[in-house]
Amino acid sequence: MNLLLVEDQAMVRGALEALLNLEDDIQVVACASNGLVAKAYLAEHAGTIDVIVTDIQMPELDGIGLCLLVKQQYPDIPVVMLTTFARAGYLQRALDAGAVGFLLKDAPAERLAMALRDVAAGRKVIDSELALSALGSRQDPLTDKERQALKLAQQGLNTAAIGKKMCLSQGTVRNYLSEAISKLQANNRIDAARIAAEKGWI
Amino acid sequence: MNLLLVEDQAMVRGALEALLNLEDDIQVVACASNGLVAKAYLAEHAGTIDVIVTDIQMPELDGIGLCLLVKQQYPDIPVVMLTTFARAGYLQRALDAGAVGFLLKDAPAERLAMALRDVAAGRKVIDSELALSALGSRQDPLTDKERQALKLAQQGLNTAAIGKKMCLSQGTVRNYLSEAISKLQANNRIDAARIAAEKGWI
DNA sequence: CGGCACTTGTGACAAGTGTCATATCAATCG
DNA sequence: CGATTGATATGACACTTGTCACAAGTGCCG
Repeated sequence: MNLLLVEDQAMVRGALEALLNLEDDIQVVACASNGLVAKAYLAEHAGTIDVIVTDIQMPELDGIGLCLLVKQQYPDIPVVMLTTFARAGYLQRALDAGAVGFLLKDAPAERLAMALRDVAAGRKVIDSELALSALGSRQDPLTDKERQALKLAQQGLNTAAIGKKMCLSQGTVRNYLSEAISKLQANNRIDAARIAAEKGWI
Repeated sequence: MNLLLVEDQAMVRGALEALLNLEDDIQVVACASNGLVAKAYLAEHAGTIDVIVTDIQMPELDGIGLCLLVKQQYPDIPVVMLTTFARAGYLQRALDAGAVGFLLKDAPAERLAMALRDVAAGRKVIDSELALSALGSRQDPLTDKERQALKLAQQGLNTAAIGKKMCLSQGTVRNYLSEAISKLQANNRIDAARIAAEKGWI
């Protein structure tokens, strides 16, 4: 089984490579530090790759974006997501993007090789801990505008600055944030942003 | 060289173990998922450990706390910090705690083994990228109260709630936050909390 | 002792925020 | 066509936050 490993932290990338290469039936044939690098590699060598293992949070092009791209251009290559954070929103978006595997870095190292074998055999692999928590928590109730406004508020921008960035009036921004605060049952915009981030919604 | 590896994410822990065990002169003799587990192991087998490699952010007892404890109880065992985030405050605190090595997970995997050999030989190893950024950025200008108030503000608590938690009047809390905002040249409490977090100050 | 720094608190004011009712406009649907 | 819907905007109001000046209390140093 020939792998493309995509992970932005060099040390973790190298360590995972060493771990996976210990398995007789698994070979890491290429590594990439983000989605764009992976994309460039695939453009040349897509035929040599059986499975892609990718982190979600990465600079340039993240794991979700890479997955969408792979599904579109190389629909036969399965993508396994590997992430630090057990956020229901991530799982949702990864599955929507066509990922067939979803593992937490909290899971035991052995599970990664097992998951890859399952995926290569055509099965889907979802981290059970996360699947349970995803079932238990509600879906993302936010609209795109609300999400974007929250994200900017989280960075410390005030209503005026958010309005400028989003090409909206201050009043409209306040309406969006007020909606988001109420939907998330938060006390204020900071609280709302924190809650949304925790769920993986922003 | 016998290592104790402390890292909370199981998959990363397993992968680092595999990576390090590939080196002829390095042997991971024990792993721990947080500082408390490491402490318990050391209580039994401290004599068998030459170097400790530990993550900084961990539940229960973090890398800084573990380092302080090791320096106190087993002053001859060197501690190497390994962290995801290039924050000057972390480096500062790690060095204050007596760490003799400080590496980023962003660094190439080979550097870890090299660093361990340097440390075993009595040298200190500081990630150069981080050392530069630490020199470039100012020290933490916040008082304890300001730090604590910022941390609570970051969680979405309002002035009244922060006051309750800290046993202070609302006015005093506002004074602290106002001071912090001005010291960090932020626009508001959210911005200030974000800046402080980025530097590793809260 | 007097002076000094530090912590905590108050009051006042301006600016920003949260909520709500409502208006406008374009797009959509029956 | 009229009705409905969604996105955007406005204005009003109460509340929260940011800033500042200042005061009272504590502990410390010379």
